[in-house]
Order: sequence, then C-alpha cells, then structure tokens
Amino acid sequence: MFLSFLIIGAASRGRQMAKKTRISNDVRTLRFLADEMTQAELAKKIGVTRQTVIAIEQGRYSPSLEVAFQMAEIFGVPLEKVFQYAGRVVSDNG
Amino acid sequence: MFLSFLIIGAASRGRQMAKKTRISNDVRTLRFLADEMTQAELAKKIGVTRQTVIAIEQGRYSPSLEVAFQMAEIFGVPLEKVFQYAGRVVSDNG
DNA sequence: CAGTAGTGTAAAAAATACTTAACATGTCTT
DNA sequence: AAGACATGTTAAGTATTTTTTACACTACTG
Repeated sequence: MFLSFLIIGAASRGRQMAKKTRISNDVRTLRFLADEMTQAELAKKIGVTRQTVIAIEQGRYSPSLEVAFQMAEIFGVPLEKVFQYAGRVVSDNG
Repeated sequence: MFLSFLIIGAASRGRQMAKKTRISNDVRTLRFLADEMTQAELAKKIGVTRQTVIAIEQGRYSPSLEVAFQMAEIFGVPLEKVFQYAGRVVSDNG
C-alpha cells in the first residue's frame, strides 16, 4: 500500500526515520487564534525557518526546548498549552 | 584575550561550540530534593546516559523537549519548575 | 490570465543533542 | 591501603533538529 511504500522508501534510502515522539502540539490552532498568524510570521518571530514550523506542526519531530519556550511566549500561554507530553495522563481535575 | 583564545581554540579543533542557551535549570537542586537521587539514577529513569544529565546540569546544552518533560514528570513538578526560559533577544522588528 | 500569498515537499548539509567508552578525582567505608 | 561510589572530563561516533535551496499546489486578486 501507499503508506508502507513511503516508509520503506525512506528507510531504504537511509533518510530521516520518524521516531515516534510522545509529544503532540497545538501550534496550528494557537497560530490561528493569534490573529491567524502565518507560518512564515511565526517562524520569523521565533527565529527559525518556515520549514521548521511546518515540521513541528506536522509532528515530524518535536522542537528543542528553546523553540518550545519561544512559541509559548509568543502565544502568551504556558508551555504545556502548546506541547503535551503523552507520558502522563492529564485531566482537568487532577 | 583569553576568552577569544578559548573560543577560537575550541572552534579550530572542530569541537562542540557552546551556543549560549537562554535556558537555565534547577535539575541539581530537584535531584537532591528527590531523596538525593544520583545522576546515574536520574539518567536511568529518563532513559539517557549519565553524561547527558551532567551536561544538562552544567548547562552545556539544553535538552530535547522529551527529556525536559520526563525530568518534570520524575520530579513531580511542572516543566517550568525545572527549566526557566530567560527571555529572548528581541529585535526591533521581530 | 498573470501575479501573489500561504502552505507543502524534498534533499543535502550544518548544528545540536545524545551515546559509548575510557579514565580521573574526592569522599566515604572497611 | 583498597574498594566502592558519585561526580566530572574527554574523544569520537550516532541521532535528531534546523537550515538552505528549490520547486509545486491551491486560493485569491488585479
């Protein structure tokens, strides 16, 4: 099928294998809430390239701690509102 | 001067250049508060090597978001209690 | 239609995070 | 003194994140 073709294709060509990260994010949502900031604008504010923003939004990898903190600061929310670590179950009431 | 000698020395030998991270941490303190957990114990719980813990405690580099989240989880505190972002250098049109 | 803005893909290279392995030092205990 | 333990250092390698460059697609606009 198509998916396995892509995965095996990437692996056999010795390229970046997606390691399953336990971190998800709401960058895309927060970006739209922030006056529909574009990827390019966000990238510039953070000081990274547009491709980096794309990759993070798509969950292809999780960013460095620096980039994560900068996103949180730009969106004006705590880091945990941007990135969620799936290693622990979190609920509203504890 | 001495500083530039050290920097150029390291650079010319092709080794790890310390990029000034704006992130500080309280790993060492939290580790002692956590029943004086050793670096080796912490490393094992996180799933990294002892050298990685040492480097992070010494501020030689800031960890990945994954490692940061795992530390916070192990110490039972929010991420911001382990790592502090000192604020970014803002360019006037940033 | 032609041009522009926003998003997406790709590949190679650079930068940074992390590992492996070996050795050094101080402290504490036997 | 010898051994164990916690911390620290170095070097060389692997893995992951980020950059650079280039091209493609859709939607909108003049």
